[in-house]
Amino acid sequence: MTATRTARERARAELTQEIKDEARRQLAEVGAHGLSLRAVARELGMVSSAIYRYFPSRDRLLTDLIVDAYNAIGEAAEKADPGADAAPRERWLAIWRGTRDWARAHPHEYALIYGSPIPGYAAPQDTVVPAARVALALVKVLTHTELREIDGEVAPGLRAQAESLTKVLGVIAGPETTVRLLMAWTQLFGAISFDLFGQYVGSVDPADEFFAHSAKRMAEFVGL
Amino acid sequence: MTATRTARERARAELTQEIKDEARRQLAEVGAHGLSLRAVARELGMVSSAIYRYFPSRDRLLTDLIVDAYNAIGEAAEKADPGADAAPRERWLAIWRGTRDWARAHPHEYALIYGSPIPGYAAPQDTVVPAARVALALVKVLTHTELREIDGEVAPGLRAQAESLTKVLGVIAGPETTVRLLMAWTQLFGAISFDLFGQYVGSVDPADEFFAHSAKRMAEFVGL
DNA sequence: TGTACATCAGTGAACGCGCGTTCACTGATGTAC
DNA sequence: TGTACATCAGTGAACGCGCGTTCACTGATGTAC
Repeated sequence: MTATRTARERARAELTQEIKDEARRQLAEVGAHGLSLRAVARELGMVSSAIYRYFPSRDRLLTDLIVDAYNAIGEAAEKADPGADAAPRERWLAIWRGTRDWARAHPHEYALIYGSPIPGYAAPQDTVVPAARVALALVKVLTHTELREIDGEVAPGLRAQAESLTKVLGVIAGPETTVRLLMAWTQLFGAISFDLFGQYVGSVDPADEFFAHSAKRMAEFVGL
Repeated sequence: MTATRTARERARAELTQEIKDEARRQLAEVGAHGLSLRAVARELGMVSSAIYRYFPSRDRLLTDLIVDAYNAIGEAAEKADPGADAAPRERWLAIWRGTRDWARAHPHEYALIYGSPIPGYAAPQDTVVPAARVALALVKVLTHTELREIDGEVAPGLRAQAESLTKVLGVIAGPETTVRLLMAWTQLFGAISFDLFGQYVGSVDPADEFFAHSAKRMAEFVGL
């Protein structure tokens, strides 16, 4: 019967979620490396081997957390975007803000995806698409928007990389603009990481105004 | 006798160094969290407890490695600088290159200092001064240099942070320029991190030309 | 609707492992007279 | 220069701990007829 069968499946889905939630909670305390299946199981009141009904290995749980984190920060960026009706400048700034806000609310999940790679752990393919969502949200602001044309010498190899990117993304922009967009993307996450990882202590800590300033300057920088 | 006493001290200094070297080697394989005193001792052919004659704890060894890494990348930046005789633009680019080259040659030591913070580990004060060396090398290029004046609205809180920074650094520059310098510094490490941590795969990987381009654009950006 | 069978969730014990740190000790190196 | 003592490096055993993963099992939930 579909109804009862769904019951079991629903229980399964719920527990899978609970395991991930608890794992995230522990991530915040002990970091990715310290994540322990046994501790997660203990906290959920189950025996450690039971976890293996839901995740075939610790690595697989980690992968799921990583994919979830990419999707969560991507969704935060997308939801922050006020949409095509708003001024492109406003959209850009809102997306920067939304991305940072998520990162500050979930520092350990952020570190999981934008911090040092976990040694011995190889990111599987599942990671690629979710990882691009924030960048795509920014790109979306630029498409169908009158951009200030920017000239600039671009080395041949870089020009080729930029042109193949514009094809994939569907942005109509010169190579210099595309490269600047990548720089802006780098700046966005560079600033968030420096903030979260404590590098601004002693200079622009708290970094709220610095971050807002950076968002504005990078908007100008890409011709927005 | 000073001579013989020095012998014992020299042996001590040498072994301390060997322990750190071996620890660095293991860092590259297993990451900061996986660093094990027992493994280090094993590799050096000594019993694990012997390490405690040289480092009072694992954390202390980690701290020393972190300080060493900051100093090493700082020194790399300083050595890359061709000095006051060269054109400021050239100096700036050389420092960017030198910093990235070191990072690429020592990715795990880089991750140790610019990656996710290690949970449960609190960076002690010893870390502050070495951590500033790369930034100071860049600042040094700007002092005694004719900078293009840049205007720009700077929010009050940020302006205050910028002004207190200029005092510490001894740069004569308006707040907008100081803030831009911080953005450039962020861009430098943001780009290195994205490169080393694999975020450019699929866009500007290899990132050599992109990095060189960024260095140039950020030089212009700060008015150099 | 009722029964026989198959699927799945969760148990509990076990395997084999490595870790940081402490401690009482031996023996070598350095110091003072 | 020679001897008595103090300092230090390194040993080896032990403490107490937690980990990921496997496996044979019990009992509950779902399926087919």
